Amino acid sequence: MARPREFDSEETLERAMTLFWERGYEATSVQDLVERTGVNRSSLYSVYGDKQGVFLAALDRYRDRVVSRRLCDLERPDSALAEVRAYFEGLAEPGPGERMRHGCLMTNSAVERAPRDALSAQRIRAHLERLEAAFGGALGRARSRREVRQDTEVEDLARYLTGSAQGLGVMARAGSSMASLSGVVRGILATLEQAAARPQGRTTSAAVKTRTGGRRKRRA
Amino acid sequence: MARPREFDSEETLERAMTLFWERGYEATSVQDLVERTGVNRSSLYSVYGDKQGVFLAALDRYRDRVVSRRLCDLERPDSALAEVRAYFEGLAEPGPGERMRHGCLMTNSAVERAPRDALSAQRIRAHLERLEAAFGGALGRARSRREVRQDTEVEDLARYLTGSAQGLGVMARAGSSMASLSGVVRGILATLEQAAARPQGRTTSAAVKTRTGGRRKRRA
DNA sequence: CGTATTACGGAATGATCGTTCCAGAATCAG
DNA sequence: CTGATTCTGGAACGATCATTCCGTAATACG
Repeated sequence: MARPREFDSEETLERAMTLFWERGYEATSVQDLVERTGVNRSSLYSVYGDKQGVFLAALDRYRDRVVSRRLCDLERPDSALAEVRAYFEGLAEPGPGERMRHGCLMTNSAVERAPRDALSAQRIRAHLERLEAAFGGALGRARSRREVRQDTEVEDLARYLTGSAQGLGVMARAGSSMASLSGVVRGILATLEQAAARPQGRTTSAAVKTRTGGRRKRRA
Repeated sequence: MARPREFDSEETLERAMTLFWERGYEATSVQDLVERTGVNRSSLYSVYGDKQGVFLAALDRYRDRVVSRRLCDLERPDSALAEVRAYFEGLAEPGPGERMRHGCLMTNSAVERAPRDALSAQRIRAHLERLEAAFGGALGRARSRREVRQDTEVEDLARYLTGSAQGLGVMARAGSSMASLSGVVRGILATLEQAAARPQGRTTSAAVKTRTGGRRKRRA
C-alpha cells in the first residue's frame, strides 16, 4: 500500500546476530547495529521495537539457523552414539568463517543476559533443555541398541554433555587455541566412550564380542 | 604524612568484586561501584586508576580468595582422585550466601571481557591453566597410586574437567536449579569414575576387587 | 494524476556513561 | 599552632547511550 522496505530483513538479522555474537549485548550499541546492518535507526526501532527486541530476534535466528543446523543430525529420531560423537567433533572444527572463535551466542547470553533479562533467560533455558533432550534421546537409543552399557545413567550423561558443551563455548571465547579445544573435545569423547562402553569390551580377557556384535568404536 | 584513608581497601575490593560478579563488567557503572562500596569516585580513581583497574583488582581478589580457597585441597602436593571428587561436589553445594547463583567470576569474565580486554584475558588464561594443572596433578598422582587405570589419558581428562567446570558456571548463571546442577556434577563424577575405574571393576563376573583393594565409588 | 500510507534520513532528546577537577576537610611534621 | 600533604565530597566535563520525532522520499491505490 505504501513505500516498501529497502533492506532485507534476513540480511539485517544475520548481521545483527553476528555483531551480538562477537561483542555481546552491552558492548554493542544501537549505533553499532545501524552501521553494521546499514539499516537506519528509525527502521530498526519500527521493526524490532527496541534494542532488546533486536537482540531477541537475533537470538531466535541463532537458534533457528546456527543451533538447528548443528543439532540436525543429533535430533533425528534414529540418532544414537555416533551422532553424539559427531556433534562434539563438529564443535572442534574451524567451521565457516572462524565464527567459533566467538564461542556460542547462547552460552555467551546465558552468562551476560540471563541474569538481567527474563525473556533471554527463558530462551536460554529452553535451549539448554533442548540440548539435554537431544543428548538424552540419542543416548537412550544408544542404550537400547546396546551401543553403551545397559546400566548407563542416560539422564546424568545427557546433563553432563550439555554442561560440557557450554564449557567448550567458554574456552573458545577465552581464546583457547584450536588444539586446546580439540583436546577438550577429545577428553569429553574419550570419557564418554569409556563410561559408556560395555565393560567386557576393554578387558584383555577372551570374553570379547559377546552379545550383539555391534560396533563399539568408530575411531581406530 | 597527611590525611589517612577513611575506607578499608579490603572491604572495598570485596564489595566491588561481588558487584562485578553479580552484574558483569559492562552492566556495572562507576556510580554503582561508588554506591556499593561507599567509597567516593575520586578515591576510587586515585587508587585504581580507572574502571578497568577496579575490575582487574577485583578479579585478582577473586583469584586469591574465592578460587584459591576452592582449589586449596586440590592443589596440595598429595591430592588425588578424592580431591577431584570433592572439588566438584563442593561446586554443587549452596555455599555461603548463595554466591554460586551468579556463576563463577572467572567464567563470566572469560565470556564478557576476555575478547575485549587483553589484561583480563591474560588472567583468565592463567586461571584456566591453573585449573588444568591442578586436575592434571591430582589425576597423575591418582594414576601413580593406581586409583585409576594405568592407561588413563591424564591430560585429556584434566582438560575435560576444566571445561566441565566452566560449563557448570554457565548453567548456574543461566538459572539452573540446584538439583539440575547436582545432576550435572553427578554426571561429571560418574563419567570420570567410570572412565578412570579399572576395567575389571564393574563387570558382573566374580573377578572383582583384584589388585589394590582401593575404593571405587563413594556414593552408593 | 493525486493522495493516503509507509519507510527513510538525520537531527534532537534527556539520561547516563567514564573521567577530571577543585575547594574544603583532615591529618602529619615541625 | 603553622604549613605541607593527602583524602574527600560533589560539581562539572564531553562523549555516548537508547530512544523519539519529524520533514521528506517513495510507493500503491483510486
